[in-house]
Amino acid sequence: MSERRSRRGRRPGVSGTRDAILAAARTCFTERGYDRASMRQIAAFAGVDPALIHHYFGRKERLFLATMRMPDLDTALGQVLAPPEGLDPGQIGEGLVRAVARLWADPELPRTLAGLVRTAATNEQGAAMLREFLGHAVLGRLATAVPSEDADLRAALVGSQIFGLLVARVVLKLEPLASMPGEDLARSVGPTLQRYLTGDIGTGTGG
Amino acid sequence: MSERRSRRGRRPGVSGTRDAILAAARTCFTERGYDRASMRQIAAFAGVDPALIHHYFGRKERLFLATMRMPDLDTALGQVLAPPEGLDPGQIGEGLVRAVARLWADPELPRTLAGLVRTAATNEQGAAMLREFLGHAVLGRLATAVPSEDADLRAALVGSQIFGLLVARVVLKLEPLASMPGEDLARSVGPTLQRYLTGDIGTGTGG
DNA sequence: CATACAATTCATCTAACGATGAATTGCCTC
DNA sequence: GAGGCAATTCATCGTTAGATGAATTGTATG
Repeated sequence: MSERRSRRGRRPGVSGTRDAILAAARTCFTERGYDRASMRQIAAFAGVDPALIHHYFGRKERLFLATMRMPDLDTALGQVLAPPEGLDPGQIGEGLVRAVARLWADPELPRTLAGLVRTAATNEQGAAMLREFLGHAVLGRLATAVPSEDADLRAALVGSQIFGLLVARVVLKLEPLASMPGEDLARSVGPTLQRYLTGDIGTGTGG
Repeated sequence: MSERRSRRGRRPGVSGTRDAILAAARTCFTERGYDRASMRQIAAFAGVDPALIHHYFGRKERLFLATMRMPDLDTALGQVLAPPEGLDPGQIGEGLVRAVARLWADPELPRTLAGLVRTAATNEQGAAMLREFLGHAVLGRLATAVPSEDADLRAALVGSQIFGLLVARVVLKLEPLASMPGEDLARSVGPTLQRYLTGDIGTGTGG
């Protein structure tokens, strides 16, 4: 019986530790937000010593950045939002509706975004990240797709409506929104988005 | 020179401590959310010993409840939303627009609500509170004001739009929404609310 | 084989948090 | 003025967090 008292030191074979940490961190950050997700918890979730996280990523903030920089979110939203460029502006609203429906269809993305919301709500840096993310990855595409003088405002209005639905559904679980099929929801909200994009929003443009 | 080494014991005069704690707690909870607002910080803010909070309110959770039960929020929103009963349904949208404009005009209310949002995002109990608050105090009034088969859904849609704007403006500070005058915003959003309340939202009712 | 480096664990530090109980002081009533 | 209660502070407990440095073990390189 070889007593293996001290299991210290490097393990044989390849070490997927880094990726395990990233995966665990994304799960924890997503589910609990930046503050409530602890390094120790993440380490436990990854089956790893807490010190290893510092070894790989340094401070918690760096881990968070590394986690959220993972391309998944951007590419996922990129697919969902499709390439709006070159589309007939009059049909973008409908395209957005379908995009939103797809957004709700995938249970993973809303949870990830909800985690971002949780983080953004408490963490100023998280708020900055979400702001930048929405600004560039989402609203920027819309603004260029529907060029106008107040494109920024239009995109922001669209974002606020989708965002409000997201929070109401995923974070607050406010009925009847929470358990409503995505397509129905998209049908209700579609005209709103279309108007925000190409309609009269009281600024003298559009209509 | 009487050395007053020990400043222990009751202070002379009346003690506005309880109210001071409540005020400080509201500020802290509002600005930082339930988790990040610490008892010690609240006590320091109120110029008071941390143990006094426990003396008056017990656990942190009780303090939070006491803070958020303060009637300000309910009455403020009651005034803002005016009594929608007896109004011509066709004009409720406009009334809501004005209400929303007033909502943004007062800098206090959005900050309070933002605090609730911060709490609701991380704290399950906070989410429940906000859910209930929105459900009863806000959406309930709307639903009864515009009776229809899908009144709940209509009210929830209205809520999601206003809510999205609130978060975008106050929490995320997303431009150009954040620095937009309330009236302009209300003008942009008014038709959306009107349609949600009395228009065709794809459920077979309204139009 | 020796050396360097990466991976891993252990033990520990410091700071902050919520909470509690005892001690002290003022106010009010009898 | 004696008791009782409310208000206040102090000291402290137990927990948890993030962070660090040393020690140990594997892998690669010369």
